[in-house]
Amino acid sequence: MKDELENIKKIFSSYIEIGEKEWEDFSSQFEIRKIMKRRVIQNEGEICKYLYFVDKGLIRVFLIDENGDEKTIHFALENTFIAEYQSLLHNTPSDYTFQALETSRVVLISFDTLQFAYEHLKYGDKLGRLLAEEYIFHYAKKQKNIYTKTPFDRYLHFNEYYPDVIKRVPQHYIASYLNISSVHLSRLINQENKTK
Amino acid sequence: MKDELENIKKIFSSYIEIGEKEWEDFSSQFEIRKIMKRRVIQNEGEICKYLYFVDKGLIRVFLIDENGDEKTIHFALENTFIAEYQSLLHNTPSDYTFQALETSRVVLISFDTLQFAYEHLKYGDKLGRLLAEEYIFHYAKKQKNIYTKTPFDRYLHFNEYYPDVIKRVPQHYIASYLNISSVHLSRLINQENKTK
DNA sequence: GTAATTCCATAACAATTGTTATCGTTTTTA
DNA sequence: TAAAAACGATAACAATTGTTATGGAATTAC
Repeated sequence: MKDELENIKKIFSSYIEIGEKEWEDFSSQFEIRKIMKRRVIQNEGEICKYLYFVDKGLIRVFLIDENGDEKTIHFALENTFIAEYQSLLHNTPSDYTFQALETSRVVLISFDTLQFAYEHLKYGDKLGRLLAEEYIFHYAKKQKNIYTKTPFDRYLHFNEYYPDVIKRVPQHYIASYLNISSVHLSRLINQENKTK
Repeated sequence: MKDELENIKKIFSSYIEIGEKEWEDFSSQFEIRKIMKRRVIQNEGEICKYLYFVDKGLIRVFLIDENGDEKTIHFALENTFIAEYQSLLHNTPSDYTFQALETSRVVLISFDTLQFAYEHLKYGDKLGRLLAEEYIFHYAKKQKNIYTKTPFDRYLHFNEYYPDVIKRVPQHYIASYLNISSVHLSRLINQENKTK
């Protein structure tokens, strides 16, 4: 097996039991791609053809708002998956753009390969279910933060849970993720420092 | 089969093939409950023990923010499911409260029954996967609206897609759902009428 | 290595949104 | 049926957040 598939195998194996032969049949269909910094691997308006696994690097997910501005909705770190489910599963144009913020290595799992897994792996559907459930947990947390926290508290929370991202990503992307302007985030951070 | 289970059977059958015997074994574990208007069926802080199917009526889902105020995050109409996945699947305290806004009939599917379905129905895991995927689609749409639309546009969108809810629910719950104050929503609606 | 670009802090001002309070109406409770 | 509570519109004011512009520092491109 390719070294580059070590991480993803580990993660899948934590979800389901997967035999060596099964893994061979499944993973031989994966594609590995290197994405240079700032490059886009999935464009808004196109159909999302893959489930992406970020093996190395950092991918930003954003969409375009009413004014044509980019809104960052997610930072995908190493060892996490990204996809636009709606687009991938229903073959409709994607709202999201995926952009590498660092030179990254990504494992691509096509729609057909996913279907193959669901149908032919012993626990394929279970894997699909667990992946989807993880996604739900993530969305639920985000939603809770948006409804219950002030922007600055969202920032503190983000800082606590993703200290890595704060270090590796320009601040205005964080502001966008928090759904506030970059000026406002700067203001909040520096006002707070003064009162200490 | 009980008449009350017609709707839920139809929905499950649209997701997966399910035999008569399977359905018997599965659905005999369901519980049907009538919830009077304003009653709570699931409380914040408690563990969410069921996947709920709203057969009739209307259930409001809300959580409590930093100031102790209720924030409505969802209105569950007839023929839809609600659950707190995190709480249900990981046996942790729920953030959400489920409250009937109208006298409702709800089908309760316990964690154990769900596990039974995953393990013993021929397409159980597929059913679980498809249910989870529907959830994801819903969250994704909501997230997109929050990031890309102004409050008033969110209101118009909500009005268009859930005209029923607007008619059946007090306005301040809608405001809360849109994540704005009730005064502000009233203002937006009536300002807009003036300029026409 | 230098020029160009990006990034962030800051300021001034504008727009949006929240808060509190009041009042008439509707709905619920007893 | 009468009293109480909930609801929505509105006003006045306060707080939050956005916008535009500027300058210096850091990063990137050539």
